[in-house]
Amino acid sequence: MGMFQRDRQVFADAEPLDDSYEPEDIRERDEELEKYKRALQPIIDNRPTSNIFLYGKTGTGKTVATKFMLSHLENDATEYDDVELSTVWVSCENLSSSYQVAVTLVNELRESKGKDRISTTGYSQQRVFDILYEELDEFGGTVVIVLDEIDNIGHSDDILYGLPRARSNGYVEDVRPVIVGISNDFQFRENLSPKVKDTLAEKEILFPPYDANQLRSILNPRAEKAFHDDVLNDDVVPLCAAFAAQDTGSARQAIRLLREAGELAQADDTEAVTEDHVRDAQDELEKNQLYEGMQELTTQGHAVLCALAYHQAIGEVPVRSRDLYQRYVKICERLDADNVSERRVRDHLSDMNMLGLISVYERNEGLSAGRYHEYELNVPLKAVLEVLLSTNRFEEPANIIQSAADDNNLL
DNA sequence: CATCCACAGGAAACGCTGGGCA
DNA sequence: TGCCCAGCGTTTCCTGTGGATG
Repeated sequence: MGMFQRDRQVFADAEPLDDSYEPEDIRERDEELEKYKRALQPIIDNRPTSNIFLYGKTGTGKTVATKFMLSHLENDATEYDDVELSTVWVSCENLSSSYQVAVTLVNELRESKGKDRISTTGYSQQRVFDILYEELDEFGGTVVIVLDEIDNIGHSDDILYGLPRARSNGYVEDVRPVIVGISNDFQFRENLSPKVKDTLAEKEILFPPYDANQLRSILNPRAEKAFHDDVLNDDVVPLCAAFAAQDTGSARQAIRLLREAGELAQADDTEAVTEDHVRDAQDELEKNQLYEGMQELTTQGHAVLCALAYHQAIGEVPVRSRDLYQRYVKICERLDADNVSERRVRDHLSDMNMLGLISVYERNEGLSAGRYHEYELNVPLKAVLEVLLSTNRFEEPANIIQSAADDNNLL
């Protein structure tokens, strides 16, 4: 008997559970797709086309729907000799300004023509916009420009002002740009400057979160392809759907849950994926998210986390920010690191709150002690120590916290 | 019922980096 | 070579907040 034997396989083909998988039909979005189709129709008719904006939280099908519509549009456009169509896709995930979006867009356009990329720094914004118009003008007909996760650019929305007006302002002559903006943030619309709002809000399509029934209907065909027959217990898909619907209404979350449940079952070398696997998967994914969040903090973030962990270990929680800051400064001294201002530490704390790592309580004791926040860890102290111990420079304080926690029986 | 505490968090500005251009 | 550009992490400055208090 060898050391390795092939496990029982629960997966037939895990691809339908991958983030990058593109299903051949899109479920539970008939109304949205119909609206989307009507909005794009003028391109085929060679009529002026409005810009389109899609709103909805992550995992509500905006990106998938757009990929789906564009591939049909490109395909069908070839049927008409007088329809000239190109598409560009820019994911703004790591782009925080109009400037960066413009540079990425230029490089995307240049790449498709085999030209060299331009540098991401050094130019003035106007210079980049001029290059962008130049590149666009070399295309004829309609160019559909997809700006995915456009809410990342925040208030820097110049590009959303410039691009839609490029033609009417005479910056481009031969090309008709159509913007498809995709945003995870409903608020983004409100925060746009007024002059941008009316041109972009021409056609809006809202993608609401999925409910449990819809998620089931999305999961079922994928589950059928991904798993071997009779491997999934009947409750597995509904439970994944229910968990995801309760939490975010995100299809992505539901699919990840299903895959993780499958992987846990696989690791167990069992013949069936059960409800318990789904519950474990839910815990596992949640844990991973927090763990990653902690690991990706900066050194300063770790120092702040370390200070809070110390207070947790000696049982002095929740801590008000003033005391926490003093502790943080001491830790920095001990580590021979620079300390940042109190204001900046408040930002770090607010980031950690966003990640779900800590809890914040607002206190107000009037004129005796005023208004302040109190903080406490929202993850097990053990997990924080694990991360700190594995992070360079933090072994020593982590060990001190560890023994303090041992003394107080807090582990 | 106005007062006032003690901080929260917005805004601006700074210093530095990496790059273009004449 | 020297000046210009945008952006990031941060500091500095300051206004806003809401309930116990007198």
